Amino acid sequence: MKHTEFTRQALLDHATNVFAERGFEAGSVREITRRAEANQAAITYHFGGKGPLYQEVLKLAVAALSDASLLDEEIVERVSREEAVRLFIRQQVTPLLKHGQISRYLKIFAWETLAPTPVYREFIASEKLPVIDLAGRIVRKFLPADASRAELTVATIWLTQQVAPYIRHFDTMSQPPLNLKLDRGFIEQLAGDLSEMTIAGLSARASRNPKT
Amino acid sequence: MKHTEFTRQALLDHATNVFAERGFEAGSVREITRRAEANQAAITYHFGGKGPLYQEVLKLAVAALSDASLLDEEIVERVSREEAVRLFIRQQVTPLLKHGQISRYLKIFAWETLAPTPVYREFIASEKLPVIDLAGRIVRKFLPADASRAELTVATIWLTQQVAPYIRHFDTMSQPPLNLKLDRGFIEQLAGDLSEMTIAGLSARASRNPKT
DNA sequence: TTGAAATTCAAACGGTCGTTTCGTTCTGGG
DNA sequence: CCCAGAACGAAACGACCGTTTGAATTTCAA
Repeated sequence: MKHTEFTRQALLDHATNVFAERGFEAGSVREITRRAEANQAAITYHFGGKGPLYQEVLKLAVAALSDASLLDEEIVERVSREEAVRLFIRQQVTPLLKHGQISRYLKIFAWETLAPTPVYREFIASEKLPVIDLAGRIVRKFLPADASRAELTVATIWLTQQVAPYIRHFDTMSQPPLNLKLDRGFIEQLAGDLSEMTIAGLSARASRNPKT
Repeated sequence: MKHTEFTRQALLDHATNVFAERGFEAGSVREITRRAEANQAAITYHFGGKGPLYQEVLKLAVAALSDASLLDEEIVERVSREEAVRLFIRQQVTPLLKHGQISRYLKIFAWETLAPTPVYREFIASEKLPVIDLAGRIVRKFLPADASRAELTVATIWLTQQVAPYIRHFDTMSQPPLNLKLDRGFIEQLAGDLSEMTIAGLSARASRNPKT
């Protein structure tokens, strides 16, 4: 009962890496089992197939992101709207510090926004992602009460997508021609700059509401 | 000299669709030739292979995006910085109007930001994308003169990635549970809201520069 | 009309994919 | 110790991939 759990964990771990790097379709079972030093049939044996394995990875992903959450519905209602945005941004930026831990999950979700797999569609159909709901609550504290549903949607998507580009470009920023040092100082500055710009952007929607 | 050019164009057209929908790796030549009602060997014959075909699509992509450009280096230096942002945002939003024309190219670039293909790496190595350069120029008009390179990079990426999420989510926004009508009015509002939030965000970086 | 080049076509090749098969090895309760 | 069941491993299966082959067909100048 010991070594079997070890291989299962190794498969899950390396599957997370492979799916984050190449996506679900391009991530091959052979690559995962090779990195995990397991047999090709191991995935089918332990999980029932490539799809169920991916589903398990997604499950762990939302669980890990929920655990790392700095804010929930209650906190959002308690703190100022500016502080809510800062927490929301920081919650997504901090995974960059533990590079290779949670950022892998965010990369997987980035793949899913571009080409949702049937596994993912079925997954979000069952458990709704709390991050969308949280973003919606924060946005509502900025926009006027008579804001249309389209306005709320635009602003909510805007808030949720503030950090994602830096997740995607994180590896390329350390390479030429940028050559940035992605240390803790940079992460802190990124969180600060992003929070400032995001708060300013949302505040601009709060003050005026120009009908075009 | 007539029908051969027709098949060549059909291959290019449907290849653009397939690559936009599924990316380079997952997009298969069989799917492309099937939609173009051509033989499987047609791609190798007319373009020399899947890679060269993709390279040709990328070439047309940057050409089309450059032609649709509302601003260049000269205009950026002439108009106000706020107007520059509005033009920059509108330039990327308007492709959503011609749904299926230029937005396909933007989707292809979205794939490339997530998993750059060797073809793409080699491509941007030869011709530098003007959009990055333009964004950098605009950002510099907002940030203080002593801004660090990291600050400039963060702000530049921020500006370039304002519209992309809506390109990616464009199809899903019209479906449940959002059910938004993505007509010209929505596009106009999107451009207006985005411009307002982006200007406010960048202006916030201009006024103060809090060292963390 | 003729014939060489250009283009299309069906078929096959070698490769990788996810999965299955089945024999072997390991494990732990009786 | 024994042996049923769990776990692993090598090999193969069918499907799809991009590409190649070589013949059939079309094109078009001579």
